[in-house]
Amino acid sequence: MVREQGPPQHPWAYVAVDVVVLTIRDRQLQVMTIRRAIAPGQGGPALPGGFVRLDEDLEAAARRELREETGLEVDYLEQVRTYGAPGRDPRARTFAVLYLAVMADLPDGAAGTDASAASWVPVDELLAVDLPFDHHEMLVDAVERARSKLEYTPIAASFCRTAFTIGDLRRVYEIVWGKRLNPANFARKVQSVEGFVVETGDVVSEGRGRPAKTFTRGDVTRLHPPLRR
Amino acid sequence: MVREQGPPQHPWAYVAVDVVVLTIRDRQLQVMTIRRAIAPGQGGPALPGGFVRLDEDLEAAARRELREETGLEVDYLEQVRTYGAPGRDPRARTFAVLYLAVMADLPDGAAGTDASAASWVPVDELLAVDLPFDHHEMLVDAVERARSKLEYTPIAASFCRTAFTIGDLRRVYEIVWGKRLNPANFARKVQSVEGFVVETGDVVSEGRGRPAKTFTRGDVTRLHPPLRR
DNA sequence: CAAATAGTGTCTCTTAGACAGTATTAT
DNA sequence: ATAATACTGTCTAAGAGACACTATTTG
Repeated sequence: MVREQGPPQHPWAYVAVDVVVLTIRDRQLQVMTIRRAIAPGQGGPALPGGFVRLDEDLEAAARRELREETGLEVDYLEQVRTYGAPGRDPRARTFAVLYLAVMADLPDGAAGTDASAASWVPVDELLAVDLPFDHHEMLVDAVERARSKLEYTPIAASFCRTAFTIGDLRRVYEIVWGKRLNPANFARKVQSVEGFVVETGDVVSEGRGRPAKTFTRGDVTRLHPPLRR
Repeated sequence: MVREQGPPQHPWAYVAVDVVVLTIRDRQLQVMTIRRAIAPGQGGPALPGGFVRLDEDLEAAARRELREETGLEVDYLEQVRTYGAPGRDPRARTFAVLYLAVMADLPDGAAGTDASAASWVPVDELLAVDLPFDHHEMLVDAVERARSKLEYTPIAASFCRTAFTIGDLRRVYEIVWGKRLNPANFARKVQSVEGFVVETGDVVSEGRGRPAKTFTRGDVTRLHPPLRR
């Protein structure tokens, strides 16, 4: 019963947070990357992240690192999983708590001081590149989490700006799920889920086609019935 | 960019695993507890758990601690969430990775060497007791995870022995969800989900009533369509 | 005009759930 | 026999998805 002996004689480790920030840009699912200044993976892309401070909660650490490394303030942040394989960081015993963040496609530099080393990359492209630590697995896990959360939470609205059309929302689902959805059935479904979207009363014209009503996100945290993939 | 400076000058911490082991005993959802030998919570119940070794993966640590503290070998083990609020352990900065485990109702002492300080407690009862650290929140989170996993994974079978009846399986759902289910509709539903259960060809008579066919778990990892709560 | 997008109407097929009824056991 | 559990049959209502059609815009 190891724990009963108290901590001082126990092994200690470094604890880091890493963040997969997703958005939709140019009709693609993209992820925020930073350029690594040191080995491993020096000069290459990696997920933003860093060590948790002693006086700081995990989620606060994720937000702080994101702000420091990319200048981003995200709309949605959720813990995904913790990685702790003994050799995952060749330098020292390090655990990494992974967060998934979602944000709307804001104009570059809308926020961001240290944006020089930070850039958006399409998820498929980043998955084809060699990434340090277990960032590849993290990206796969976070994207899969996002995909399944679209089914039963209103997370899709976090990919959109404050006011959005049903078409905007549908494109989120189509791009994240990689699958075409029937516009008519999708619109009916979304509006039948109590509290998912709230009509603003405005309409917007986005290029060609009939102008669309706009909506803001409602107040539910779970969709029932869910939208099936 | 803190991470870029390398670990040595960064804050370190202790990393523990805690495990919520669930089973169904006496028609109740029960959780495995140990008796704490030291403060905080000395003499009271707590979740089994302990510090992760340097050369050990998280899941291996969870299995080892469980074996050492309770003698149990579980059927199903899944990471739930990591807790890292600064003051959560008054002794030192400690992060805890929570695991959910599920097992069948085996006879007491079927396994177990150190079973003296370990005992099953109904979940509702443990939730009403003062628990050390954030074990209360952990228990709530793990039980909620189990509840939702019943919907879309075959985890219910892990509460049953190798061979089980549809009635056994239904009682798992009823007890974990705290809700009566229609036996006829449940049986039809379960057997219509491809790969959830496989008929053995045997029948068993359990007390009164018509003997029931027995089944073993199938090979799917996700149920589609899901069983709705 | 055509093309593109938004939105409505409606039909069909599947499924969830209610519930009645039959089968087989213990007491 | 009665109670309890297993299992089957059947009806109804709701939801998913296909698809035709109307509405309103740009070029």
